[in-house]
Amino acid sequence: MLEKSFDPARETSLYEEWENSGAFKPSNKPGAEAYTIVIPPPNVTGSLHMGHALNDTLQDILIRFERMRGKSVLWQPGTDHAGIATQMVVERQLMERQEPSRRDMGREKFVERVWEWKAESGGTITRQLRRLGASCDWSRERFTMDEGLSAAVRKVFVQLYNEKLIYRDKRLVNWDPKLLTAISDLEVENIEVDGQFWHFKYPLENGETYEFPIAFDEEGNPTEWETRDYISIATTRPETMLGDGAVAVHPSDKRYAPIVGKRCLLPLADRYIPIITDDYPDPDFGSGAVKITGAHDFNDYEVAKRNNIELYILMDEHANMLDADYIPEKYRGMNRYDARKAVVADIEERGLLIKIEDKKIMQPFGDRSGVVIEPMLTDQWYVDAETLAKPAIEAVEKGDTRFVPENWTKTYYQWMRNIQPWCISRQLWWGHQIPAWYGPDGHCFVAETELEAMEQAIARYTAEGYTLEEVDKMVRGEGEGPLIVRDEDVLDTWFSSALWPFSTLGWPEKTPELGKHYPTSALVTAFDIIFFWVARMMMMGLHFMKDKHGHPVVPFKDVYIHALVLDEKGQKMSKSKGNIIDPLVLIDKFGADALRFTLASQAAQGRNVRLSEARVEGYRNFGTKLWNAARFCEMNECKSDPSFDPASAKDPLNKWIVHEANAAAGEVARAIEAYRFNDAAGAAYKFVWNIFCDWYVELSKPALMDGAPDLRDETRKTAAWALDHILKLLHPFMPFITEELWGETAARDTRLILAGWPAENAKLASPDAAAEINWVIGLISAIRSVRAEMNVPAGAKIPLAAVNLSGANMAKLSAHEAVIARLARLETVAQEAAAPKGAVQVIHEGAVFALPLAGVIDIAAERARLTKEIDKCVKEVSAIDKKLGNANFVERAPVEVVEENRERRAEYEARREKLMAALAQLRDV
RNA sequence: GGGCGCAUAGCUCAGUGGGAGAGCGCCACCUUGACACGGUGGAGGCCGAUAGUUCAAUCCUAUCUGCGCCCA
Repeated sequence: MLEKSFDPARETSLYEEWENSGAFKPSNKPGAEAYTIVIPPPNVTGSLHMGHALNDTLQDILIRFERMRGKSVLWQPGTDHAGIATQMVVERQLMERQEPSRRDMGREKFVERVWEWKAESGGTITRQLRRLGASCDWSRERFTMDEGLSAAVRKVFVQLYNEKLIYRDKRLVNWDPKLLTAISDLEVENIEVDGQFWHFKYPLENGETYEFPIAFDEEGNPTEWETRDYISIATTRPETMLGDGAVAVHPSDKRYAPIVGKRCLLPLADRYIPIITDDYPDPDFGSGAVKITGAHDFNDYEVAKRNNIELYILMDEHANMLDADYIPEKYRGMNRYDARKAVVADIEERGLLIKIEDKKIMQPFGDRSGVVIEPMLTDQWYVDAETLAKPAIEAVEKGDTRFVPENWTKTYYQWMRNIQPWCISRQLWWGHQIPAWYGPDGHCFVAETELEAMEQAIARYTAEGYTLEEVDKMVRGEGEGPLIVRDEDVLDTWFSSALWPFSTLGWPEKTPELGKHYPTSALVTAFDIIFFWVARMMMMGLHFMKDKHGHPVVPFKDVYIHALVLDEKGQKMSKSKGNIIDPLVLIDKFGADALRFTLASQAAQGRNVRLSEARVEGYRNFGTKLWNAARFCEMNECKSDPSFDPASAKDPLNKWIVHEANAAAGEVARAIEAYRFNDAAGAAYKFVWNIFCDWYVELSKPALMDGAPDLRDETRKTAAWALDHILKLLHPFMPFITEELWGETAARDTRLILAGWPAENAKLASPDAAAEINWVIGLISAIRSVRAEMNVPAGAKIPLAAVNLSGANMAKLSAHEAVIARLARLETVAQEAAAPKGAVQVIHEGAVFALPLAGVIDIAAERARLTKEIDKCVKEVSAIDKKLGNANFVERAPVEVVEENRERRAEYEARREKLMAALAQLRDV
């Protein structure tokens, strides 16, 4: 006997049974189509948050569904090494334990420590994924720093370098002065903060003056001028003025025309800088004149490059002012904020401060460090993203890769068409060290191994005229030092993640898995990493993976973009807001199945998911409902019989549930195929609760308890079959409870996880039986409704009289008399030629039934009920009449629509007449 | 400034060119032999505003209002 409800504590052991049985591995059955998803690798330092819970639930639904459909399924799991995050975690740990710092212990030791940390603590999220029920093939788990994946990284780097798609360049980068590394545009968060706008005077050289308009008439023509011997500039970052190389104005700006080409004094720095024109300054913004600090601002950098303006690097890696001859001594060594105060004070002292405005400004922050990012001119490695983006754009245009919902293609295109060079070097120790070595003359040798780089170097320097002996000396460290020195930097974590769809399958080796599982079937991810990850996987996949004809192959056919999970108020969950809902807390409280079902049922395309605990609780209740339906089957000896053919059922009720189950299976499958997870969950939910539990279980009771042996036997088998069918339909959504019931209700050949999906089958459809049972259900509902409205006590049994029923209806009524009487709480069911006096009448699909409630009946209430219903009919009829009265409608609308309206009108009209008769009859009482 | 999206029941959200839906909440009744994590019945909506297309608009188009996100 089943317990009263499912014990979620069973989830862990069910999961272990699956995993140990090998159910998560691809079946590799001959002829089985491959179905593949690579997991978006979570950060190795991470723990499961609600976004993962949604992401992985949806993937698991697809995976379990396709596995049941017989495909050879691989869900490839793993984690990424998260360069900055992991390095920070370990550094913090060193500090807390008062151990030597990263720099004190040195690179090699530190990296060892990180590996130790990873071995101890890196498995958190994969354990949590197991709690969620994720059926990944853990035997194939990968990590971006694994040897195989690292080999892939080296190979990709070297090839792209040789193809000139990776290069070293001195450009402005986003520099994080706390973490002391470059970061990519995507790792910078621009946040609006309260700031100031300082207006300074830059005096003109040689005391030059010009007339500057200060008042205008209605048409915008100047009416008043003042004589100025300076140019007014405004800045949000005064400390950078020390590095100005020019002042720029728009070429069309007439106000400054007289001084363009002349020079002004850069105060404090005491240099003269040119006044130039460029399209960048906006004449309507501020004074229209912009200081150009090419080495510390991205826009200024472009202007400086266009106009050959000198760049002055002001700060060191900590964003402290440099010890440079173009910086006045007093500022050297100051941090950027102290320098700002000093500059402003000094400008003011010289009488050059015009005003200070309070202003909202956008400021760039490092998403890991939280400090203000400093644009810095440094040497870094770049990927030529523009070139790689072209095929990636085409692949989506051609439809080789499809975004679902389709709208996201726009976001993808917009990003890809405006893509900037991708800065891939990071000044960190944890990550893939760049396979580049430098010779004594600074020449760069890029190779997969140090040995190869050395060979290149030897070849080069011997060719340059060094003797072998000299080169040999250098190699051995005598003479001029080691021949080549490796680049210290590591690669952006996303560089290795970009290879994930093929590196995890064994590339560059030609493994069988690579042949079977690339391209992957679907990628499931949130929109916030379209840029970080999807775009880059597309670029790398297309560049490195070719079919037998040499054509590029996309890494995935479908990209399903799901929403973010918000709290119930629609706020993004964040630590600072304190509104984080921990999925594991919900799993502990309600079970993983309830959380999964909640997420799936809310995962409508294009909508964010607002998670509330009440909803999770509701789906926990749904699980219990299912559990109790199984318990009912068990109590009534409904045993699953593998030889039972549902198409052979004779009884209309059994035919009906087979029909409905079959239709539900079709609906669920179609919805999952279309990534409409909410529809799939909804269809399953409706079938289980509103059809099987609410009606089939109730309607089958007479047959199960007092039915003739044949009928009872068929009903038992059908009920068991329907329950099995339900377990299969629900398994992708609620794997634990369904697997448990599957095992508890019968001896099985296979676990549910590997059971066959019930494909929709035309042989199981029975529209006639469906119509018959739906008629019965409608009648019961109509009687119940009237009873409740007439305040008939719920327990009271009352007689029912069918009034002048047609033969077909009579047949249905007598066939199902037992259930109708049971569920509508009837004492007797009789046939009458006319409604007894004083009876309440129920009109069901044109048939009239009477409940003789003489004595009990509240005439006024009944009159009100009938009147209300009549009103409704009248309204409907007149609305339809309006349509049918419109010649245009009858002429132009499709015939079916016109016909349908005529039928509906007739039905309402007939119903109205019967209700009127019932009302008239009340007067005689 | 550019892009994307949203506005439907008290709340959270589905949905469709032709009869307004779900879950939760609410109200009333019910210890009916699977289940009170339950059952039965019910109330509740000018489908954001305006204009247009159409025989027909909650749905398509445009504008507006309000809100959200991404990018500059």
